[in-house]
Amino acid sequence: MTQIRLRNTKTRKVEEFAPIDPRNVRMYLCGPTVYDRAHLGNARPVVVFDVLYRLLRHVYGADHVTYVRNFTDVDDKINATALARQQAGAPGSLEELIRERTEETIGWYHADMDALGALRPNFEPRATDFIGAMIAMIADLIAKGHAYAKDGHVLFRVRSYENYGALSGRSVDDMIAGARVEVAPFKEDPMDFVLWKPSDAGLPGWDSPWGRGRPGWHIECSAMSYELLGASFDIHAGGIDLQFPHHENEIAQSCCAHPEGHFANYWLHNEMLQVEGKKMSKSLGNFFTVRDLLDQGIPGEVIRFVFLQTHYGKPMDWTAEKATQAEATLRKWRALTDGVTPAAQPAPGVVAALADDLNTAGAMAELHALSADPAVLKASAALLGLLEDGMGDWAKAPDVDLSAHAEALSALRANAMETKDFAPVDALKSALMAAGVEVRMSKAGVELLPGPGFDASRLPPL
RNA sequence: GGCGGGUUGGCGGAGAGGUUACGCAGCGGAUUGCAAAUCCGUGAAGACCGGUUCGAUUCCGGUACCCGCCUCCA
Repeated sequence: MTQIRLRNTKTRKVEEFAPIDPRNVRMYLCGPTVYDRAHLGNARPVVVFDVLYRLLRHVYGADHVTYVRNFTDVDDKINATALARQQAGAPGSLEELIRERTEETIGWYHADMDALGALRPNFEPRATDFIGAMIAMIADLIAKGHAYAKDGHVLFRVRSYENYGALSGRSVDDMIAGARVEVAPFKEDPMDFVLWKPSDAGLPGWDSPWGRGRPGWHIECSAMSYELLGASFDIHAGGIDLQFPHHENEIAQSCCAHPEGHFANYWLHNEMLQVEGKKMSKSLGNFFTVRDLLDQGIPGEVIRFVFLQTHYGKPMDWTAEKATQAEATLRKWRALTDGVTPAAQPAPGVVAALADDLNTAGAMAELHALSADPAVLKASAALLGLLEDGMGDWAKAPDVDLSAHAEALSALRANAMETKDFAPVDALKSALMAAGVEVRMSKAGVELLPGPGFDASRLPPL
């Protein structure tokens, strides 16, 4: 069996992956807060850990991996959108408008991630479906002395968990010295974070022992991972920006609530995405969503290819140049593997590269060496979610009949061979190329193929 | 201020303490009426300064620069 090795943020070392139960390898990825379209950065962990999911399925069997990715549908930005719609005259209660908004956003998310070739996880729990589990966990934390209620809030007592800061390499005292923590009158300690907060009439809320309110940010992942994967599971993944405080807080909550377990054994974090060398931000004007790129005609498979060219642990720079190159390579591979039945097994070199801490860039280099064997190329690319049937329509040549043009060109060329005047041939060739037609002339004859920029309306008249 | 990541040839981007990464672009050749496509070949690197070593781009230390997190943004 292939030995997978993964860099574990918890130990900062590359470790051999040993699942708790090889018949049920369990992985949790922090999913989106569904307040709007997913931006390009949101897509990176989805694609990266989709490759991990595919690798785990390959090694342990497709039925022996459980992949959970949550939807956080409790959020003040969602509330704000719902409120704005209500004030603009939209019918329905605030709760209904919130549900409407999150349904809409989840639909977009699915469509966009599907376009990137990401497999759907086995479970996609919504926070609002697990409020009861969160309340139970919070009550348990209070009972065990790790949390306290004050003024309608419930806070986690950070000082009660001695390992707090271990994942991110910080000490509580250092963080206080940083003085960026929110000080509030209901906190025992400035580091304590909110498990539950009160909701007024204009906000969604659920009844709880501490009054009507809503959960804080971190508790939903702890509650849902416990419900679906148990007190101990294998892999917990997400963007590096979540390492602190989100994942640190998840660990504190989960380990204090379930001291019998050890939460996630392996923590994987992907580095951030940049755009043309700079952080993607609205103020720099380089902020865009996955849908923006798809609408510009950049295929999801091309986006995926660009992502996987960079190792997940390094910052990944999105550039238009990379997209262009990726598209050219994919076109070449698509042409090579079109209609080919994939081999039964992927190339060992590709599996080995992926098993080495998801070295997707190395795996792609291996793919380049497989152009002589399209069946193996296709089977190997599938581990990366590339060259799969159903995702390649963008690369298919338009179905047009250029035979009349080909005959015309062929006749002109035959004539030119006699007269040695090639000007008419070149004129027609230029016109065809201007319409996006690829012109191939050999001694065997003339071949016309619609190229990437093919435009039938610009074809020269016969 | 605290914590973390990075710096490889024109561009992108890996592995390995000593032997060609790979892709794109470039250059040379085959092929072509000329091209395109394809095939063959080829030059080019390891931020800077020290250390360890027979030998370092690869290990260790330092410097510079870049980036991220510490603000419910993956």
